[in-house]
Amino acid sequence: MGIVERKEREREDMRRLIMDGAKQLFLANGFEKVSIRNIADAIEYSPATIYLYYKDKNELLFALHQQGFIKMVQEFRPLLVLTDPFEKLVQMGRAYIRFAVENPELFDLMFIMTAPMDKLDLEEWEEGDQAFGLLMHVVQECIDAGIFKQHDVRATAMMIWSAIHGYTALFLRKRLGMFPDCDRQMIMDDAFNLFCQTLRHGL
Amino acid sequence: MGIVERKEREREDMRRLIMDGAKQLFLANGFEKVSIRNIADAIEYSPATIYLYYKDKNELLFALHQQGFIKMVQEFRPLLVLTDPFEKLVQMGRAYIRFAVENPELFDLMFIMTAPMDKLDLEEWEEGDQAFGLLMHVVQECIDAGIFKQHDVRATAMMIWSAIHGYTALFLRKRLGMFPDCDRQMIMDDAFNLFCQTLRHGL
DNA sequence: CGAACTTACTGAACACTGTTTAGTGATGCA
DNA sequence: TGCATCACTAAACAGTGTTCAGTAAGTTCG
Repeated sequence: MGIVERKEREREDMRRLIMDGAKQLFLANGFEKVSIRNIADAIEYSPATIYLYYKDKNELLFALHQQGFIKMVQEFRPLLVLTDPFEKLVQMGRAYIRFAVENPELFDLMFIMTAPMDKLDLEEWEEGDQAFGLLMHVVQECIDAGIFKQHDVRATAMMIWSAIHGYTALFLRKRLGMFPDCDRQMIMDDAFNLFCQTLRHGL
Repeated sequence: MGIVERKEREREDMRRLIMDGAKQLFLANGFEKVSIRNIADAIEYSPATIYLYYKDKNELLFALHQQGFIKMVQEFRPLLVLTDPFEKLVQMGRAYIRFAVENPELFDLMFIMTAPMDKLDLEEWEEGDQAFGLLMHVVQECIDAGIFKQHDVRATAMMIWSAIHGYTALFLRKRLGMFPDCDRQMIMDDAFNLFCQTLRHGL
């Protein structure tokens, strides 16, 4: 009797329905401005129903957080065919920044907001591991190719990630107000290129 | 008759009383967990009174935001006596990170949270300018001393700030879960040192 | 001095928020 | 058919930022 299977399918459908509704609202209006009641309205259920499928709002955020990593890694994957490892690294940096600019809310959730991180805390973090592993792999290729000196791969990858992340985080959180609007984009690009250049030849 | 002066003084006192109460609660419990009612309780006034002195909660946050910059610049100032400009730069980086670790809530407010930035938006941002100006000054010294090549000072300073900021932002927002607890501190230090080294000699 | 005006302050309300619980009506199984 | 299980919800709880009418002092002036 396929009843339990059907129920399970229906449950999965319902989770998806909630998730999709939540995603739409979150990405359109920002996470702060979307309430459980908003989501409930959008999918035409009562707010309490959402709690039968997700423990709380943070669990909803965390599910989206996971999806974000899958999406980002997908955008990285095409770059892996590039042969020059340094070029690969530079393009990954650009892809990271592009992802942040094109999906600001998702990026926020993935790398800035604290809420979703309360959901994994000390456990394993597969998605984060995978994305960082990708970066480490490329860095290792750069070392193997003699482009980078033989420093610790993790520390090197960490340093590069930090630099690119800082750049995007400051931009997204509107901390570049000291630059005139017209110059901002140029300074940002210059800073990124300068960083890439510095990796090869120092400042 | 000094009545209007006294009133003005009393108003200033009241603003300080609110600010001090708010600061204590904010820095102790985090910004999200402190309500206007909490602050009102702490200073033994009604919540509505706070609105007679500050337009809204964000204005309170912004005032603290400003104080944070003053405090940070004060911690930078002693470093300016150092003679080696590169050493000065490295120590400023360390000071930035130290400030973030020792004042996580304040740092958050200054560089990560969006709330206080809604309060200045397009206007001039004196405090930010001053802090960034300090960095630019040291970078210029490095260029003048022939330590750095003659790139655009703003872009160079921006690149360096980004790198250091990324490092601290990822740490504060708990995005380093992929590293085992025991290694984390070491990787962070290695990454920082590696960045400093890279500035001089490339990676 | 006493009346009138001004000011500082507050209780109570408004419109929200996330979350829990008791209860309802449909579905599945004996 | 009757009982149990299930999905679902209305209503409530405790909290949030914020506003507003009303009160009780302080100040000014005739």
